[in-house]
Amino acid sequence: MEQDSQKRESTDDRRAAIAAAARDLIVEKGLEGLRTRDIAARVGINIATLHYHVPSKEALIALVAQSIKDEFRAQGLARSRQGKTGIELLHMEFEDALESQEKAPERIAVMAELVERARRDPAIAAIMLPMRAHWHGMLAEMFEQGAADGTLRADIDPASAAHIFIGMIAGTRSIKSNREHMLAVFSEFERAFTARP
Amino acid sequence: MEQDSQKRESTDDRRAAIAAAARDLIVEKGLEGLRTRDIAARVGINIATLHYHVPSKEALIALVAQSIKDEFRAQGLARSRQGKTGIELLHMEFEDALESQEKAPERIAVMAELVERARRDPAIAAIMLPMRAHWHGMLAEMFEQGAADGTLRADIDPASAAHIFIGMIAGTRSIKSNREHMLAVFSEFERAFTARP
DNA sequence: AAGTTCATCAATCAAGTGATTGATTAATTC
DNA sequence: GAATTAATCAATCACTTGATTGATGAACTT
Repeated sequence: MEQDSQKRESTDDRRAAIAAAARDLIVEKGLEGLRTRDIAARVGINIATLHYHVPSKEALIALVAQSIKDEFRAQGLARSRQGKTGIELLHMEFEDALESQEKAPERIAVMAELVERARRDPAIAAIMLPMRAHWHGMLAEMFEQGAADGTLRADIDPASAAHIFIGMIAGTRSIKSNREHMLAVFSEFERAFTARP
Repeated sequence: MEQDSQKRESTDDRRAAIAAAARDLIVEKGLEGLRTRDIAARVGINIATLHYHVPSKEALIALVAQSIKDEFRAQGLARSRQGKTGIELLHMEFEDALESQEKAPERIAVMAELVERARRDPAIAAIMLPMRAHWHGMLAEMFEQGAADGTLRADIDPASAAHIFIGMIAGTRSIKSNREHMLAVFSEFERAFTARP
């Protein structure tokens, strides 16, 4: 049962609220414009209370990174990849990307900022790089599967195709990214990588 | 003739030196870690002198953006696109990308940061977005040309293919980006978009 | 009920951080 | 060569920002 009117929140709830507020603010101001005071204000707590739940700004950013990673993991596990052909798996990836863009559009934006930051911050790198590597690996397997089952081009280099796919997804975030535009780009990608007679 | 030992530099030279130092520091520390004092120290001048040549940090970042834009423009004009087939133009783009990666690897990194920043800073957006739009337009023309002359797939959607190309280039910057890796990705892109019998 | 822990905040600190001021010296102009 | 302009710096301001301190009341434990 929910206790909406309780005055004290549990640390877990507070940390979740802090992470959510931080993510919104990263989208608005970027990582370089992220301020602990702003986060506390958005959650509705004092700065000292924020530091009580999250000891440092570094830990705060790591918390955000972890929350992103957890959500991607959850999305990856939500659908079974078992017994699917390469082209079916590719379509599932398209659906995942569209869903992310519509239900949590800030997630991709925040991830992009964190990946950028990972190049200088080992703590963030430790969270984000394995995540990206895992995604890349899953995609490469998908392309390999498709080449083997005849639904994708036989001469595919799985690792390179995965690289191009990730670039495409990262690119959809920038500038314009409505549904129609994404669908057109996905169609082109499909024409480029599926087997043709 | 060069005057290496002169004590006073012209504003043009100083601004160029400031832009170069700022770019190096952006690569090292990111835009969020960029400090005017650090730039001044790297150039070897006082902070006040830096502000004499570049009035504000905002103007400084705009200067960096402009320097990037100018270099891209110069690279674009360096080779004639006239009378080339689609596939030849594509190969020229690959060469440009490789050259950028080898001769000015920080340029792409800085551009990525500025594109990110452009989403919140109208002054940067005014410089970066037209640049990106121009590149996208040139690429789309290239794919259209290739579809027409039969060297690229006939069913290409030029705008979407250009989007995928840009994503691929932006992606090569992240994580590992040695020459062999880039060549493998380019080969895959070529297989995906060239006409096949 | 007393003691302990949890969660919170007002006030403050110390280290930055972009920018300015006022003065100084080299170069240019007339 | 005197006046003016360009380029430079030491010192400092006003403000920001992550973090800490010490205190307070609520919730739990015994």
